[in-house]
Amino acid sequence: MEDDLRMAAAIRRGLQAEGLVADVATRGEDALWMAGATEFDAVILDLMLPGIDGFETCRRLREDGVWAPIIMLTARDAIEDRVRGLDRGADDYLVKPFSLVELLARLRALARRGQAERPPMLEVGDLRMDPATQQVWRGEQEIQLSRKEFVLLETFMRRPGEVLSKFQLLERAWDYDYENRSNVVEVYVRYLREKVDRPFGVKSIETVRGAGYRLRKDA
Amino acid sequence: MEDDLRMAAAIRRGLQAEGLVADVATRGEDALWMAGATEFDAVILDLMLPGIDGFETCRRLREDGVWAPIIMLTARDAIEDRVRGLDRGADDYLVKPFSLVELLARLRALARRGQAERPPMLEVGDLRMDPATQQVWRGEQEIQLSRKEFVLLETFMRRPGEVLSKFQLLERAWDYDYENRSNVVEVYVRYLREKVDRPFGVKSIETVRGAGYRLRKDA
DNA sequence: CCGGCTTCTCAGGCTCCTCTCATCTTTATC
DNA sequence: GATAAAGATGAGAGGAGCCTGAGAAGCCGG
Repeated sequence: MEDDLRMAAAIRRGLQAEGLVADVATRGEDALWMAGATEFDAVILDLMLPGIDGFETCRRLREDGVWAPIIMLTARDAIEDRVRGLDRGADDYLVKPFSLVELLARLRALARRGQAERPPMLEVGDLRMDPATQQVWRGEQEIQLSRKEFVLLETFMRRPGEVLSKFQLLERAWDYDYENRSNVVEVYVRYLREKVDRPFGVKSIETVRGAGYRLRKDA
Repeated sequence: MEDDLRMAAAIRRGLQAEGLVADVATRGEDALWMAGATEFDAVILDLMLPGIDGFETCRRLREDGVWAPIIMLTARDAIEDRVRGLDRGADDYLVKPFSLVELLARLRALARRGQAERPPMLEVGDLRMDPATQQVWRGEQEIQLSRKEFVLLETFMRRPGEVLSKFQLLERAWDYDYENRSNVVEVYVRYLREKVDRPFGVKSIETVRGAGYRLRKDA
């Protein structure tokens, strides 16, 4: 049970990483209700659902006119389960444990939908950032940033032109209750300038004395 | 043997009654030859074939570009057989004795899923991969990879340029509930680099410290 | 049943990141 | 121009994150 929830979460994350969206139902009845309410592209069905069991859920889904592909997840050696499942209208099955690649491959085959949408690029003036690939460019030139530097720059680029206080920056990029007397932000702003501005002879990260910092809109 | 022939005949009659046509091969070699000569919608493969054995036959069929669904028949209720079979490209398997209804149900399910298309080649820069035959090349040079190495590289090649966290890689290429505290990913990334990069003097698999790894788009 | 290959673990080493601290520079205010 | 506050900078300690080599365990084919 614990385990199943972990698995559901893992699958969900996996799908999200693929640019797909997933809803999770922990009980057969919920699954039926959800399927009735929304149109899904595919259904992944764990046979061990409490309440109405997986087979019955599958049968009823079909009965309710859900024609999306259904993939069933079965425990290790319950072989007969598969026949029952296939006969009740499932399209495929996976034996646990399985890897996400496997599941995704089967989903692709079944749902054959367009490839994943990627999180959009951030652009501020000359600066471009791809949050998905953790890459940053100024013009054509790629810039290598450390993790913290990247997160800090992302914070700026999501609020171009706005003044961000050191406290705001701390909250967002460090998510930590830092003591006020630390000067990490100042230090990291400096690192950023060193990599993002100086080599290009620009000054896109401005200091607003007494208030914080600001990334120029025309960075 | 006697028995197997009787079974083959029975299956054939059963399929005919369903309006389907079947050819029977009694030896692995014959099966390969027939599959090469004609295009089948599905293959039912008895593991106990004389001559080349069932597993090998299955592997060769896939290698020869036969993409029809393959159902294996096995006398043994051994899990390892199933795994071996699926590893070699079978789509499903049945334990003898089984009922014709059962066999037909699975055939229907497989046919419905209509997976008879060959998975496309993956290409990233200089790297090419055929997910179906488990082959990988860099330029003209073929590269030998173990199963895990292959799955890992496939994961990278399906998301070129993107940073994949170790966690993502674990979830995708290993079992969904693999322990997190292991450093398998690091080790396998190293193995991959050893085979895919080093001999060619390139660095296509990049470490993104604190985030994961990335396969360069221009690998 | 043996030998090779694959998978995975573990411990130690190394690199680079993160953050602190002390000091220097700039800016505002008198 | 003197003084204080705010910010910038350099240097470096410590540690997290990653790499590597060795080897145990399991599987497979001969």
